[in-house]
Amino acid sequence: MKRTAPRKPTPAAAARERLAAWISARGLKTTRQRDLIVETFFSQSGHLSVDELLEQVTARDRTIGAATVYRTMKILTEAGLASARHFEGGQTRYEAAIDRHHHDHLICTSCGNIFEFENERIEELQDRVAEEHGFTVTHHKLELYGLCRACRQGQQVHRQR
Amino acid sequence: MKRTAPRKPTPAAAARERLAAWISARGLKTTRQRDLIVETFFSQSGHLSVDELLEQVTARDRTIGAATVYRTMKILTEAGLASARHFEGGQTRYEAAIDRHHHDHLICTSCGNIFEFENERIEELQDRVAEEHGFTVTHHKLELYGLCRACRQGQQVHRQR
DNA sequence: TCGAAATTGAGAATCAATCTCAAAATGAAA
DNA sequence: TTTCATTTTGAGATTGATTCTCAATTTCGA
Repeated sequence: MKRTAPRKPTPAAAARERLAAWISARGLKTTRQRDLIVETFFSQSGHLSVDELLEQVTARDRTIGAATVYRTMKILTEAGLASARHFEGGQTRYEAAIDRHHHDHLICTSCGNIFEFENERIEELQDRVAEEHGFTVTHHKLELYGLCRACRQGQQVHRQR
Repeated sequence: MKRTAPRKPTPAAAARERLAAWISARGLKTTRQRDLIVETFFSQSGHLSVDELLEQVTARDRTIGAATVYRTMKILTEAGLASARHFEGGQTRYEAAIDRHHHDHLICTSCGNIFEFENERIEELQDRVAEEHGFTVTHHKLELYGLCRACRQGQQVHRQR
């Protein structure tokens, strides 16, 4: 009989597990809609808005309401499993936050694509600046806006939402 | 008879002048309310929300409506005389932009005070990062959130709005 | 199985910002 | 200075994202 080798859990599975622990630790309850939203969210990469997520979720279960998606993403954020980003343009976007390094963003103002980068040197300089001002930094936001390679080369790239 | 020595125009005066030029260049009109809003805005430093500005403006002329303040700040921004900043927490804040260097911000999450800093080295590193990704940066946002010296020392600082 | 407590969906409420529109103000030409 | 097309204004309606409210439903430990 074929055996499945033990393997690293998928991010979605890991998230489900950590969420379950977080939820039971504070007397909350597991629900069908919560599970579906969480699974949908972690089954993809990128920076999703609630709208986009809601669309995917209702495709699988059309009774789920927007408020529930908002509530669930808030819980995921509080549990440290997702992080909320407020880019220019209004809506909050969420990204998975499991086993991820801190990183910052490059946002293309033409196609809307979001790229990530890490730069240790910049972080150090930020800390130094803060220190010089007697500041204790809890978090920061570094976003570079402009044109990505494709858009700069004049390609008509499909505009992301 | 005492004579006033020629002096550098105040920021407010310079702004009024540049705005007048910008306005007439596109067939717009000068109005009493616009003048009052502009004068009020440039007569102080800092990062004002429309709400705060409106409050000050209506103290001088209670007939001025919120929409006019929004419209005027938009014009100032388009004319390059003010710049809009979107910090965490919702409302847009405006700062004067006449004869100012680019700078970034330190925001105290306890008292709400906003401090400014410049760091050439960070800017250079940002440009390098963007280049490595084939990005052309048009603008960026760097904000450090945390506790300022006073708040860190446990002083109960008056919470700014 | 029971029942207290949490959760849900729908729609109302909120908040900042923008839009609409009739009335008022501006300013260039006559 | 009068005229009048054009711009601007204030008030309130509207939008868009998000949160709140509440009655009905679901969950889960006893």
